[in-house]
Amino acid sequence: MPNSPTPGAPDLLSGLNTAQRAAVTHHAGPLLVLAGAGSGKTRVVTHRIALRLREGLPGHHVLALTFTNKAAAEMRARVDALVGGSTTLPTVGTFHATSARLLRQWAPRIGRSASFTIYDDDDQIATIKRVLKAQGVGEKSVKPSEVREAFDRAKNEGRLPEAADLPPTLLAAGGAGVAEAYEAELLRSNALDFGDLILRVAQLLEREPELAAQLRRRWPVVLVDEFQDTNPAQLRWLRALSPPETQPDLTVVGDDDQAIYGWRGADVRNMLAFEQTWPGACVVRLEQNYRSTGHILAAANAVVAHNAERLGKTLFTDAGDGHRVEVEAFDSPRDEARWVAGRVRALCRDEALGPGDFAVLLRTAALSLDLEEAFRAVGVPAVQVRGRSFYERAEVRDALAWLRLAVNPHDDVAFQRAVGAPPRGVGDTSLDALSKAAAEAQLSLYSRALMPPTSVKAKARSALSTFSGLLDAHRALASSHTPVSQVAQTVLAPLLDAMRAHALTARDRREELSQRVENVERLVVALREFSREQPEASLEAWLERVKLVSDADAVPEGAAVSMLTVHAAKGLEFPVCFVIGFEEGTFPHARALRDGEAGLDEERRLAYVAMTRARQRLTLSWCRERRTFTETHHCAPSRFIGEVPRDHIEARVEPEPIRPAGRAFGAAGRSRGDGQTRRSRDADLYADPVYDDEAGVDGHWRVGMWVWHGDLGRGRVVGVSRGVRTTLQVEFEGVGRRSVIASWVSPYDGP
DNA sequence: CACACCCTACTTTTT
DNA sequence: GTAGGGTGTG
Repeated sequence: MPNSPTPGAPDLLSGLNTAQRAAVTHHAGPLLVLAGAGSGKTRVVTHRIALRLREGLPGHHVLALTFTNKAAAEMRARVDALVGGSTTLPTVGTFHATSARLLRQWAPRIGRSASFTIYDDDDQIATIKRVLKAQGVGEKSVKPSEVREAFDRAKNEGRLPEAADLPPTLLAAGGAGVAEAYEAELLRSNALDFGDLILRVAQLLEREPELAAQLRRRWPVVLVDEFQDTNPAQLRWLRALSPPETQPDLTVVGDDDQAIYGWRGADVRNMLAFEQTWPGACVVRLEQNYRSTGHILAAANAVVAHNAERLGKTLFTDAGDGHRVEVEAFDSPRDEARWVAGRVRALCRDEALGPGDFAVLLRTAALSLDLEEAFRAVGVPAVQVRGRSFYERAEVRDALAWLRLAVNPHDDVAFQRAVGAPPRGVGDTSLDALSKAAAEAQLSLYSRALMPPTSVKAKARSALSTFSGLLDAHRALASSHTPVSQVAQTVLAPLLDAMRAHALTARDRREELSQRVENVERLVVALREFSREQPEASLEAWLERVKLVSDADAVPEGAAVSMLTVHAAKGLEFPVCFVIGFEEGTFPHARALRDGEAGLDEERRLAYVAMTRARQRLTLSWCRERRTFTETHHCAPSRFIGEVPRDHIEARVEPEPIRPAGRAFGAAGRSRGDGQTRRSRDADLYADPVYDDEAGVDGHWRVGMWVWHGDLGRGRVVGVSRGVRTTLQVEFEGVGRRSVIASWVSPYDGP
């Protein structure tokens, strides 16, 4: 982040430009800050909060809403750095996390208990599948994911899913009652889906004025980051909290050119119409960019200028022209990946840059496949900032299901999952019968399993009774004062024992099965870590965090190249960025183009976001051919490349034809007309100087100690290097040697 | 009812 | 290439 404030700086206004200052000091009524990319938006928000607190406003009267956990964490840290200790801290959180917290207090009003479960996409799909089955709608005639999207869309738009525009295929198959049945299912399961979290708060605040009034007294000052990404339900939420007629102290910050979540129900019109919705609002534009050099900024501006519906602003910089934008073409993704990896290595050597200064931006996560291999081949550390992969593994979900049931036994999705993990003689047949009986009696699977219907066979009934007994014991344990990690250990013991036994008996898949056991063990360790950090927190709190926080929320800092999707890169910046896969069909993505002009505009904003991540160097690359799963497509360069004026582009040079495999590096050949292939220079000269294997000591890190990493598992430190950030080289079990940021691992008692 | 094996359909972005 | 569904066997 640019412009880091000096901790404890007495003057919150010094170093701000005129517009920033106006935004920080604005006092009366609603404020819209149009903040271009890299214009110091976070600085404005944090200074604005800090100024209020210094004026005597207690921190707990401030609510700051963000879109991602990453942004929330950063804002919290920066406000704390400005005012730390002098007052109570503001409430900073995502819309979803804040809503969840409120709804736990208000749970009875919506037919839930405080320990309700949050259903994510997969849980929604599982529920929908069961509902479809119960309604006799074949899964072949309707895709459950389409139904899910329809429900989501309805909730994002502030409608109940009963009013969802269901897919025509579903209606044709006679599934009109699906929405109602889905809602009933969630109610019985004591669960809420993501969309519910927002919509229910909005509805409660609208319907119960005293609740809204109470909340307004608690949070008279409200700030919203990334306002362009809010959906209609979130707007209702805000209107109820900060009614326009009261001229509330509401600050929203955003950039219509960076609206990239339309597909998830976000509506830029919230931003375009802010002045109509909150009459009398003041508008401040931040147009000076402190991030990128001139050519990069001009190129990005030129691309986004092709969009029609914009509030319109043009960013400028006084940082000088800098490097031109480089455009490279390749014959294949492999060549592209190798070239990028080689280029990173060369720049590390020539320009005093470290791997952490680089990012490779991807339109879709799958584009990273060739890159990983290429970076490995040249020995440059690179990590993909991925989504929720760890928590999506089957065995991890099984374990989570058991933990969820210990908190909320009525969670049907978890019940269905846990009853079959490990297998206990309750298969599809019994589960279908139980499910049907439960639906008829308006009971959760758990409740119905206590008195199983005769349609369930005797063997399965006894298995169900054993299972229910376990759940009862777990719940009793979870609601006692037993430490959460101990609860988890007990709850997961039967699953782990069964998995271990299975792993021992399996001949061919032993490796794989013990890996799964380890994953579940990792989950327990992660929970232990969590309860060490927050001794007061409940199992429920941890489960909520698992739902609402993704791996992508980890700030990709430090000593590795970041590979990340453009969506995940939003809000971040890197000295050097490569945007790969700039082809028609990939970026803009073919699926988005099907949505017509609006789809294309959003892709263009995505390109704008990607390009404006770069501070000093930006490379756009495309491939003449790209393989999807089976076939190879011939590709044309992205139209967005053509939208960059030539003056800002480094002369394009056609790469050499592909050389036969085996020549390892540099198949992409020369990039400049200097006649020197990358291979000959890079391979020989680059000696990895970034890490030393010296037995260094930094804080409590030392060579030989065991550490734990959330993703990579258990490993032994083999090197410590100090720099701006401490980096450890760790030999991870089953993973190999990796460089990691010290703050990402924790000490771990030996095996 | 569980498991192994085969086949297919699939990849946009994620709170 | 692979995950998840469908089918057949023990």
